[in-house]
Amino acid sequence: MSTTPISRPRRSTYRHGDLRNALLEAGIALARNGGPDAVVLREATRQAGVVPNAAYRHFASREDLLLAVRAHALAQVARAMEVELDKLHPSVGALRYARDSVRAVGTGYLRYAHAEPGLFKTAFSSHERVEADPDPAKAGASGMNPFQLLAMALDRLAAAGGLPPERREGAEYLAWSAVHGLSLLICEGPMQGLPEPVRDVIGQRLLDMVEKGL
Amino acid sequence: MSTTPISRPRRSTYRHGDLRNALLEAGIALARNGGPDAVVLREATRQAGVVPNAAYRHFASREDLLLAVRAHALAQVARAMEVELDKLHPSVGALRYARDSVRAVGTGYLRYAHAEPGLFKTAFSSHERVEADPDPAKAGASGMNPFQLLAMALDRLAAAGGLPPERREGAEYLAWSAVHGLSLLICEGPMQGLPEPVRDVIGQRLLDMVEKGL
DNA sequence: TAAGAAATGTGTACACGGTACACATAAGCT
DNA sequence: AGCTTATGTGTACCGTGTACACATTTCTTA
Repeated sequence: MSTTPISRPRRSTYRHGDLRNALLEAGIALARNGGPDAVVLREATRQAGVVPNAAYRHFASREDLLLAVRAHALAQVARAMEVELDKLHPSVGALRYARDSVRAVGTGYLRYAHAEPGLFKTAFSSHERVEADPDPAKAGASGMNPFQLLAMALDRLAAAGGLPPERREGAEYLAWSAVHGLSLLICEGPMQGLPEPVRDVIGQRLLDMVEKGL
Repeated sequence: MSTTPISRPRRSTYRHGDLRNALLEAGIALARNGGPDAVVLREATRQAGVVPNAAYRHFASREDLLLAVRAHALAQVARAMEVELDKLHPSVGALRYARDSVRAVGTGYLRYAHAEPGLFKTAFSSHERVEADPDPAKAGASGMNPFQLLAMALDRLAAAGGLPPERREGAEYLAWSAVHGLSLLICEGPMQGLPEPVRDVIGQRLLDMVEKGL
């Protein structure tokens, strides 16, 4: 398959210079097309032009590299949400703005799942909890990670009277469940092949359901 | 680790007699604790007492074995739904019965995800579409697979007037998304450790949301 | 019923992946 | 200059999926 079966001396210096980063970038590229399982240590080192074991100077294990890729993916999800949130104007009124905020968070999530299915799956393939994780590597420009952005939107909704206080607790999990479930159906389930507009319609219907049912 | 490092002659006959089944059972056991990734061909053959390559007389590949395990898991999901459906009595009135049917389907799904997380993950780890799959190996006692049971419950709801006809189409995907998302949060996500009653409460709240929002 | 065909298990072998361990080389500090 | 530390290399081992040839048993069919 490869035109260069053996191509060790891809650089003159003994040191790589930026290996950790190169491995991370390679890992991200692998995850992008192929999802978490495609993140293969040896392949990342190949792309970086080093010997397999060199990776262990920067990552404790394959799992550790995957975690770094995952953090990057989570940050991108957060950024996708922020893009949608930034489209809104508070001037439409508190309640409307709050509802739109929840929708924006969901729309960003769904859009990212559709645009980057491999990275999306990687972001949520771990059992690690992101809810209260302060790691800025998993956050967007706002400093909040996807879960925190959702919580913020729901707080906004509760404050605006769009969500009775007694139903505020745990509402994250209800909204997250719905949107996450659809995202999976979209990026690896039966809704993979659907054209974008159709998916967007279903996505908005799902958000209608959440808004009405929350 | 193993007390019998090499234990080839676990039987006297050259033929195993029921190898396909033995491999399937082993695969199911592996999936039960460990999920899809734990379904390892060589381990299954070890448990069956045959040489690794013997598996290829019955399964084209590891993937093929996994598919068989998956069919079994899907059938169990269907059966879990049927258990919940069988608890209902149509005498409560058509609309109430229809609503309860949708809830029963969701409850069965959630219960199974909680009771058998490994098999649950295996059931839905494939990209294969189950919607119109007539394979009886994936169905419950009723002959319907999980998706078909959901569709039936939604039909019932629409017939009873609990779901406007214009919102019937695609409703499967909305309900499925919500329940599937929560199932994942329960069986491999942040809600793993929660005690059963708490999870049941959240599950019922989620079904409330679906019922109200559909 | 004997012989050939088909089914099923075995042995050997290879490539790929993760990773441990010892060694080499370079960079930084004293 | 010499020591320490960081980083890349070489060699090696084990586990996994799977191809290919061979052995053994069962089934078919003449």
